[in-house]
Order: sequence, then C-alpha cells, then structure tokens
Amino acid sequence: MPTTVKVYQQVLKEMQQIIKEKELEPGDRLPSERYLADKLKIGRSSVREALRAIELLGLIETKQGEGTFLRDYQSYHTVELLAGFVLQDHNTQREIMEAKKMLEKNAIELAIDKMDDAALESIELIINDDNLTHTQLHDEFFAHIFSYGQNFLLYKIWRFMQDFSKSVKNNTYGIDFYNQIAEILKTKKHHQIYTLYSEQ
Amino acid sequence: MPTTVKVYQQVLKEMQQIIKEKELEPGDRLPSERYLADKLKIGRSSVREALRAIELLGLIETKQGEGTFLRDYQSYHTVELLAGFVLQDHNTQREIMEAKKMLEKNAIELAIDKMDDAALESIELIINDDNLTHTQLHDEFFAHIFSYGQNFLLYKIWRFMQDFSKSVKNNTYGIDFYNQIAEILKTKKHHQIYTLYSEQ
DNA sequence: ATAATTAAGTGGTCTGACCACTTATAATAT
DNA sequence: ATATTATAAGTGGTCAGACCACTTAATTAT
Repeated sequence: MPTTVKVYQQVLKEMQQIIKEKELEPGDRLPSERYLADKLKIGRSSVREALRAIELLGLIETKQGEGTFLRDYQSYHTVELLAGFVLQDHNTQREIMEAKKMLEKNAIELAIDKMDDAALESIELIINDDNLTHTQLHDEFFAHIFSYGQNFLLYKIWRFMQDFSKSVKNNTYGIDFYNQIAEILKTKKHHQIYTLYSEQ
Repeated sequence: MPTTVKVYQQVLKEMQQIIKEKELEPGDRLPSERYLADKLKIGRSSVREALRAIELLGLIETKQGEGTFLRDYQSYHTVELLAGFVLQDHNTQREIMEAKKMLEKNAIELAIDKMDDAALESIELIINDDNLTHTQLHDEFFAHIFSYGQNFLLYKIWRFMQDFSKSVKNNTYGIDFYNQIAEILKTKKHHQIYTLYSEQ
C-alpha cells in the first residue's frame, strides 16, 4: 500500500543501518543532522522528522550544542505517549480509575516477596506521617511499594494514571485501607490482595 | 530535566486537546498542517515533526492532497519499529514480560464476574481450536478475555506488550494453562488467579 | 445538465536563514 | 611557557518561503 515511501522513513532505515554497522550502543553519538542530510542528499527537515519521531519514542536523546545520542530504550515513554492519545478516544474516567486500582494490586503482588522488615517499617512511617495530605499519602505509599516491586515500566504506567486521576478526581481512602495493605505485606497473604477495593 | 520544552512537544499536547475538545474519533480529519502552524503561531516544520512522530506510532494517517486523519492505534507499527532499534535489552524485556503477565491476570479478574455461560463457551472454543498456533491461541484467548473485562485502556497496554513479546521471544504455554484459567473463570474463584504463572 | 477546466487546499520536500548552546581553537594576558 | 580569555566552528531548535504531487471544490465551456 505505501506506494511512495516517505523520506523520513528511509532515514529511519538508514539509521538502523548505521547503528548496526558502527555497532553503536546507548550513550554513543549519532551523526549530526546536517551530516546525515548531506550524506543522504536530502533536506535537513526530513532528517529531523525521523529523529524527532524516534526521540519521542525514547530511542534517542538530543542535547543542543552537543549532538544526538542513542539511549537505552525506556518503554514507559511509549506507553505514556499512547495513553495520552488513547485516553482521548475512550475517555472514560472509569477505565483509568479501574486500571489504576489493578496496577496498585499488581504492585503489592510484585513487592510482597521482596520486602524485608526495614521495608515494611518504612511503609509504616509513610502511613503515620501526619504531614501528608490524603493524596500525597496515596502517592508516596504506592510509589514506595512500586519501588520494591522492581518493575519500572509498571510504575511509570501507574504514575501516569495516578497523575491523571489527581487532576480529575480526588479519590481518597481511609487510613485503614493502607494499614490493611501493610498487614497483607507483612503476613504475605497474597490471596487477600484481591479483596482490596472490593467495597469501592 | 527538560529545561526547555520543544515546540513539537507542545504541538502534541495541543493536538490531544483538540482531539478531546472536538471529540474526534478514528477516521476523522485533523486540522491541516498549515492551519495548526498558523493557529499556534509556529513554523510548519515544527507541526510536521509532531505529526510525523505520531504517524510513525500509527496514531494518525496522512493522505496527500486530502489531509491527516486520526486512526485506530495499531500497536504492531510501534513494535516493528522498536524491534529494529532496540538491542535486546534484558531488563526492558524482563519488565515487559512481567508486566504483561500482570495485565493478563488483571484481565481475568476484571472478566470473571462478567462472563456468562455463552462467554465461557466461546473461550472453550478458542482453546480447542486446532487451527491456531500457540501464539495465536494466547493472543486470541486474552484478547477475548479482555473484551469481557471492559477496560479498553488496559487492553491497549497489554496489546502493545503482547506484540512486543511476540517479536522478541516465543513464550508459549501448554494447553493446561488455558484450561486452568477457563476453570477459574467458570468457578469464579478469584483468589486462584494469583497462583497463575507461579511456576514460570 | 453535463463535462472539461481551473483554482484552492493539503501533504511532501528542500533551501537557507537565524538563534542558543557546547566544544574546540586561537589569541591574549600573566 | 602557562593559564586565562576570546573567538570560531559545530550542533540542535526553529522559522519562512518556495516548489511539487495530489485531491477536491469551484468555475467555465459545451
């Protein structure tokens, strides 16, 4: 179907080639925009279209005055971006809130076997921190749990939803809710996780 | 860290706004490049950088002479692209696989109370369809379950991960795995969901 | 009324021009 | 000679304007 391949698409292929040939790794510098335009005999704007596209994906990083660098792909970039658009079509707050809850359960499940006594204590400290607002508590609490879960991708997805929900709705939970989770984490009773949120 | 936000990033935000306000759906036309440039008082090239980026993602479609159109997000576009660039980063892979499993559990949990006998039967049909490869089975199976879960957002996120995993690794499960899930869905024993994948 | 022609609109691409910033080089002061 | 400073070169960020190819709407000729 693509009767005519766009120039920036070719640039992408060319760049893959360059990366492969020169065995470039994350952190390495890519050829400059002007060099690429010159070498491929195309306009710089076309090169930029390609670069901006994969920059948005999180594949490269640009530093003004220095150059363009390959970077470690961070999948959350993509997810964040897509979420931002997909949310528009199916703009159901309900879905976001629901998804957020599911991810919070996931976080607990991932963390439950990775938390030692010190970790559990730090959780308690957050729960009992009187300086935090309800929203801040929720935020800190789960951010902390996610950190033990060791899945940055899930954390970033949750982060997005959490930020979104903050801007839309103020969903607060009583302190019992957090204590209950702390208890589950302590006793490591996985199966109790699914009982959370049930009365929402 | 992003001390200065790039113009094309602003354009993306603006476009999300426009889509939201005008309630645009897949198939609908977006404002033209020249119009956007004029309205936002920026150069057309900056608008194009933004458009080309999300075009690459498969979020929009452009037809020369006609315009730019919103389209249903097809994650395989992204996946294809990433596969070409991402050198099998182990940790990224691990996180995506793990996150995918969690989302599959979520799908089951969301669907469990929404599936009637007919739904359960349709699941059985997929499991016993001999025409499907292992990968296809997994794909269809969970896509189906997600459809009952009624959370399109979670489905889309899973979809991305599933496509990614397909392009990287062939993670297959025995048929028992799916029968086990079908059984859980039938008996509606939520707590058994957490035992899934445990031997992986 | 119908068909052919024209004009207007839209994406695709290139060129050339600045700006802001970083790094390497050259000039200067010590 | 060395250290400091000033300059130049390189790089990404952005814009304006120009064509081209293509589609659609408007106009004109039949």
